[in-house]
Amino acid sequence: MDAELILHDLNAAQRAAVNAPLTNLLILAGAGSGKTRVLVHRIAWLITQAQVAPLSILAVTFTNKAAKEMRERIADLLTTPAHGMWVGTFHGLAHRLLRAHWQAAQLPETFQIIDSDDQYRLLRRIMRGLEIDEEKWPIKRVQWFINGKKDEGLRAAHIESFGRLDIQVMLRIYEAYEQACALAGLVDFAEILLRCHELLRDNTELLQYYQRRFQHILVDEFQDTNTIQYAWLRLLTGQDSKIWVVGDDDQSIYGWRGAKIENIQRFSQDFADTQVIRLEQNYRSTATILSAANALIAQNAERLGKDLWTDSAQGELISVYAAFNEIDEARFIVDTIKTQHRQGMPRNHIALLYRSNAQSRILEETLLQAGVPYRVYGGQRFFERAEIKDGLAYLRLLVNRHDDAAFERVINTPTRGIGERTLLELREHARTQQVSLWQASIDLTGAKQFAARASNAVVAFLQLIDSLDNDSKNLTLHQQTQYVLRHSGLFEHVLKEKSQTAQNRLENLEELINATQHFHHLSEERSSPLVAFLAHTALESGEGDASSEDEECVQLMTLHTAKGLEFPLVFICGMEEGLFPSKMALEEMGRLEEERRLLYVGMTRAMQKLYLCYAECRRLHGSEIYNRASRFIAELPKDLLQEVRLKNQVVRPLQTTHYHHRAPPAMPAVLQGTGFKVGQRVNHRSFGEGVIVDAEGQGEHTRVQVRFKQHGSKWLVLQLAKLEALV
DNA sequence: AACACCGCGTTTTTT
DNA sequence: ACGCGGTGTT
Repeated sequence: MDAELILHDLNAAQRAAVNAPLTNLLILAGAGSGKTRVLVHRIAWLITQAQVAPLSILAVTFTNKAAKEMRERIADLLTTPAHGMWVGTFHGLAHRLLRAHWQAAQLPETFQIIDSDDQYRLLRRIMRGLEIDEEKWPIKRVQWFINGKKDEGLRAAHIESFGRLDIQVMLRIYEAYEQACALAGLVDFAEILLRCHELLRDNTELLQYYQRRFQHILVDEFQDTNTIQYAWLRLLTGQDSKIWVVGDDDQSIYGWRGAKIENIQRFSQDFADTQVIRLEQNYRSTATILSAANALIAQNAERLGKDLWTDSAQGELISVYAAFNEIDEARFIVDTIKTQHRQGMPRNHIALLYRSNAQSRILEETLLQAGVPYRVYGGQRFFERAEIKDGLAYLRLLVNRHDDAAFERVINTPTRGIGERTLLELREHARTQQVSLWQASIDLTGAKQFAARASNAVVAFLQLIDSLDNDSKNLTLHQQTQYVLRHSGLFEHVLKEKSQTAQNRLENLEELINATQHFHHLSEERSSPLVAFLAHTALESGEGDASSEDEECVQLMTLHTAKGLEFPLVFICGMEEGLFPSKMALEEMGRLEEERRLLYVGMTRAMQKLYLCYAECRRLHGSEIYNRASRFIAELPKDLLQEVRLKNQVVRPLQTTHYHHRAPPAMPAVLQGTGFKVGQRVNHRSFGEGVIVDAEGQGEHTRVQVRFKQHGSKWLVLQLAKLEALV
């Protein structure tokens, strides 16, 4: 293949990234600078120009969607699929290694993956067994702790409590959880990465084999790597291997789930002779949108620094709409969409972005009323639905009887007369004897521990699973799934429910059977089709609902979900203090920059036209709150903005000062009759002098946010705070 | 074992 | 406001 074919439509920087010599490379790629394109072209260049064998290439992404897209685009470019190349997510690839080397990884051959819901239930069971107070130690927090530690590469044994009781309790649970998972042959998402890291670290020959094999490691969205992922990459990159990563520190929006932006900064030190290439030409947005985004992100400190520029036209100003409330905001957006659509803008070129999912509701209602088709991204995924997980649990028990998560799920689904008492005894026996629930059932029914009725019910369940297994052993995956589900009693169980969703659940179960028909697992993998299918359901939880995919729909999603996508017309909704930046982020120091990056991501999704909307008053969690416009609006150059009203009339050029100093929109009802108002200077007995900057709630529930000269911002209940008004 | 009621939490999401 | 999970009632 001709090199020109791979390089001809690339700019100089892109070209440099694609045909760079074989060294370690860090590509800092700004939004819309052709990041994925460069990655795909690099791989094609390696194969066709540098004569690199596909077998020695490892390409890593974060999502299955990105992996799939990459595979397809490489095949397109090469006009043939590159066999032998490993392209996948961190989890997918690590899982593959664990399956191939399950013995060395000290896992049972049929180990199963649990999702965070399974993990939660398992933790709940363990904590109850240990009699730990869930009020005091919320399961969610324990889960957060354990996953956080695993992401840092730490097992319970590695963690020092320094005599702190809270950490000691967490560690006790962590240890018990590790044991329970080992016993049941279960592996959670974080464990996949951690276990794989340990596998390679502790097996020198294996490590050397893969280090020699993967001469070229390429990583997408590098700014999102966490500690263990980074350690995994370092381990796998051998003496002679080269690592090529692409990322953008300005688009790092997953710090809250462990992503370490520092990994980009460390990269050049940790990998010798790293070349750095910046991709700064943006091909997506108008000059106006890009300048505004640049101005915004410039307010962040500690950037690696990039200056995005574009050849494209100035384009329209960014429109800012100040709505009275969220209803008005939605109406404005829907009206504008209708106008734009009438003028030829396809609906699927329009995106509505918001900070939190709760905001989608009113937008959906308004779109529905107006008869505008829309699609909401990020609902529950197919394989995470309760009835699907029930069905999968039967299959999991066939593969591994000791899978406690699956056992708990279906021991009484459908109900088969096994009561809470019986279950408690099973759990207790399992815990004290260190056996699975399945083994506990065998032990206790054999020992005649239970009343005859309970014992019979448990034995019947054991026999059901055994016979489902026996009778379906020689069937194909599809036939087997069909057989197991039909005989599990799940269909009858769902049918008995008289809810409106029952029909839907039945269809979902049918769809699960259907899914097995379309599942083809790679023949190079040694595991059975069923084991592979089960792993697939955990690792790729399903692509949302495909039904509305082909229709021309307005796209609704959170700002996080929008990363990596682009749309000609973008609305960013709910640009209010407390909402975006979110209240949570404001209360915690140092989290504002990530919020700013999130808006940067949102703004740079827009190709032609961007709207920023906010509501002066919004109904949230039942009560009305009054928010000021987001500080981020004031951070944008005012000559790039215009304030609009319905029908897109420009009301007046937008003054930045408008956001800094203006009085709140009318007098918020919440403060009426209290003698206080937003902007009021006040004195507090212990905090001293300050200014009321915000208020919410009504009557005796009225709370005000006061920015104190000495003590920072605090929310106070007005009635209790005994504030003294100052002139 | 099904149903009613209470109380809590409610930023962002992938695997 | 609203949904979910957990508990208590029939």
